[in-house]
Amino acid sequence: MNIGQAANASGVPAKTIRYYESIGLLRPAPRSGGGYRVYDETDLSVLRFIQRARSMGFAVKDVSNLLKLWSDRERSSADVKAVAMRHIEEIDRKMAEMKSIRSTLVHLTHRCHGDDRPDCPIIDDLARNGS
Amino acid sequence: MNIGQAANASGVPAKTIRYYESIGLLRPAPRSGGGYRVYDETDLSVLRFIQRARSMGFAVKDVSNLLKLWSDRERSSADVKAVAMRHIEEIDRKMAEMKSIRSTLVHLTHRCHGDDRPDCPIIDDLARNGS
DNA sequence: GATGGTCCTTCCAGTATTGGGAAGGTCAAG
DNA sequence: CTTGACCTTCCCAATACTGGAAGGACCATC
Repeated sequence: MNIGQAANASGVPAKTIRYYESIGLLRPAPRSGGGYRVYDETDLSVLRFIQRARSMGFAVKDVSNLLKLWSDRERSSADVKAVAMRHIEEIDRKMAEMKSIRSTLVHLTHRCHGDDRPDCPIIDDLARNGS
Repeated sequence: MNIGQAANASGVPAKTIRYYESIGLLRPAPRSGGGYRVYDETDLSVLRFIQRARSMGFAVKDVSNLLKLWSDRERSSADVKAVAMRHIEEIDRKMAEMKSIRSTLVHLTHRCHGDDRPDCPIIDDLARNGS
């Protein structure tokens, strides 16, 4: 099948498939007589794997690791779990930061009238001198 | 003062100050005889404003808006509040996504032994066929 | 005045992950 | 044979910087 069919069947856009090939996440696809990339069911499985891992927020580098772990029948489940746990920690870190920012913003917006008058605690806070 | 001092006093790296100037977030700084950028207290206030807004996760484009709103004494507090509220919504969107991803990952990692055996629900889920 | 060290300058390139679009080749149908 | 859909490569845009190279400026010291 051509790249367009592979894209439709996997949910990974054709452009992104080419990009993944260019950075070495995917092996170069074999080409047809006319130079078109040709994919089979095995490639589709890989693309779907990648699509799912990316949709879970794994970075492409992590996906690369996960693909290697997937194809390694000898690897321990602990190796895979470690990748997932690191990702969870990363998510927790980001969520904590966002939560803190969010509460600051909510506090400020609650104190801001949001009417025609110019007085605004949000701007005042951003513009404050000192700490 | 030179860019280095401005960087130290504001918390915005010198390189980033130059970058902000290059994209038009900051007005081009006047230059000394030797071609060095020269900053004063007013510039410092602006840099600190930017630093705080960025640390609250506002995109550079939003910061640009906020700077304009800051310098506009006629603007209504509603305009500022709108920027902040949109940002809160964006944070909420991202947090919801992360939360959902997180719960999937936690679920999978709990079911993964994390030992020497290769059997691993995390990989199995990524590699599943169908839905 | 020469030297050294620290600061500054510009420019280029890279990070991560695509999306958009141009210019042109391939293929299947009518 | 033509049309249209699909494919190819290549370059540029976006976000928000960060690093480094090559070279100029400035200040203190020998």
